[in-house]
Amino acid sequence: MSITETDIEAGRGLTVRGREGRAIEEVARDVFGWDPLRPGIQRAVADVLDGHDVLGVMPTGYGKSAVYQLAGALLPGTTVVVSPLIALQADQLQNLADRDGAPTAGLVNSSQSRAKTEEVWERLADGSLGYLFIAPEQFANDDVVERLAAATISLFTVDEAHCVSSWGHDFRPDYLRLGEVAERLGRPPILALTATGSRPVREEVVQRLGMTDAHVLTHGFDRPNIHLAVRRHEDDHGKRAAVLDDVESLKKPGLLYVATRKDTEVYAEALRERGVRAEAYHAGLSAKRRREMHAAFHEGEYDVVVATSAFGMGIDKPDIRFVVHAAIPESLDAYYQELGRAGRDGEPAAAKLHYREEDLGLRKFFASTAPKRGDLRRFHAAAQEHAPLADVAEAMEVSVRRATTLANLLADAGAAELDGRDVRLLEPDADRAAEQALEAAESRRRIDESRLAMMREYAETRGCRRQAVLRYFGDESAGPCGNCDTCEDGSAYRVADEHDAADGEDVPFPLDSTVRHTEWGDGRVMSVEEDRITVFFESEGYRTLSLQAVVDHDLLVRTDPSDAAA
DNA sequence: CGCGCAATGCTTACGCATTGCGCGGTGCCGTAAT
Repeated sequence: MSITETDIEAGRGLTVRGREGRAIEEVARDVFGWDPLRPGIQRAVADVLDGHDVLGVMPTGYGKSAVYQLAGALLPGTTVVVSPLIALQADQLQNLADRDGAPTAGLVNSSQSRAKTEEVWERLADGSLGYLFIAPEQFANDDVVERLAAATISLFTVDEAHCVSSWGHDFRPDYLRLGEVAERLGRPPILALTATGSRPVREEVVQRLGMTDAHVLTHGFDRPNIHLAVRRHEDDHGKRAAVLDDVESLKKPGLLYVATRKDTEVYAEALRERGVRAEAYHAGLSAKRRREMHAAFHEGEYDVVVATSAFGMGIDKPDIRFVVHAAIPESLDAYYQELGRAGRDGEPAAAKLHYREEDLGLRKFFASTAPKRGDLRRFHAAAQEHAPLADVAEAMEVSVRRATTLANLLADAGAAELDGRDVRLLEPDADRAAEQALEAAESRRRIDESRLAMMREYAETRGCRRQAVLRYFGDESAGPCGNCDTCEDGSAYRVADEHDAADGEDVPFPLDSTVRHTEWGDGRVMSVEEDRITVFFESEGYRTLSLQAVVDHDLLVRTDPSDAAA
């Protein structure tokens, strides 16, 4: 696995010359009406046309979808687009249907009649289907994979690819199986697209999808028009009052993110009492209601949507003026994605986090889902040596989804492998297999916890918030931004001055270098400050190390492949 | 992990503290009932 990263904003190596470049521009202009294309889009299309795997990390509204749309129009056969939400699939389908001259598109999901789905399969088989939108769960059905494998699949696209990392481990385990699915479909080039992804997330996506020789095109993460602020609270009542005051006074429309469904109702009601047109949104609402709310919000009928994390994907309203959080999210990845929904029009917007230490408890609860040793043993017994996953699930009397999660864990631990929908045990001893899987789960838990710790660090930092975020996403940042609370109260500049003292000195472990820790194993340097570095370890997650301690105790060695080669 | 609620405990009135318990987020899919 090799990864080549290109910064789209730097603008080098993006123009595609010659016939291929002209062909892409022509289709973009004549079929889709895009002229010129945004930087990086043409490069990404050319790369997949040349048979490379591409991960595109570009902000929402940038036009990421253009990559698979153009590639699909230029390639023979069918472009498969894995998309997480049925609502999103419907939007994507509609986008293509609105383009005269674009290849035809279809979708396969449970919301569609069997007859309609059968018609899509026929179009796939006779080669007339340009795009197929599908959710990862569909591939659990062998029939689906076989029909696709029998057709010509020229491109395997994973949209919202960060879901691989954020949902694959427990919530939607089929996300971890996509790499294998691509293999079974004849291994066409893989195109992964997302608006967000810190370095570890990008690497995990590339690794899990089995993208070899991946070209990673990233767009800078900075959103300078969004003001960043955190307010810390001791007690819950004070926090609630402050959240309401904030939301009431901020320029509308806006989003208020809360941690529970109940709180969406509580806050929405309290806001309405203050004359704010607020509505509660969460996954417990009917699909119809959710659709209506999306439309109504888009039309400007609400001042504020009070939502759980269910609200967001597919939202591309340009004039959202604030995103307030009444509780801390699980990671800076999640937080930045949510706050990034503000100010897409480039006009000033506000992102404010109301933080209480106690709120971390709920996040820890959500994160801790270690499997039971007994379940792993029973899985081992049911799988014999080699059995279809569906049979194992039946024998264990658990859902296929649950069995898939256990299988993923055993596979991560090296105790099993998945071959299509079959599981094959590699560790013959049930106790040892369970032990290894539990260690893998424990590693997962440590990583999740470390991501929460980074979120907490953001909330508690006295340095510039934007610098903290950009460091996390691997963007180089200049000094303090001047558009966050810590810059305004001066503390960011004091912290920055302390750090400046270290400038010019040789850094023993530079940004992005790979290292090995005596205890924590392999990792990569995520950020370097004057007296400490933050490393992401493959099995531990984020760890911040004092440089002094590292030097004194010889804790780290560099393991860069470039060093070995030189 | 922390919160809210209900039941219990200590106390010596109908009041307050302690303890125990349940609950908490994201979406596919397929099948059943209307």
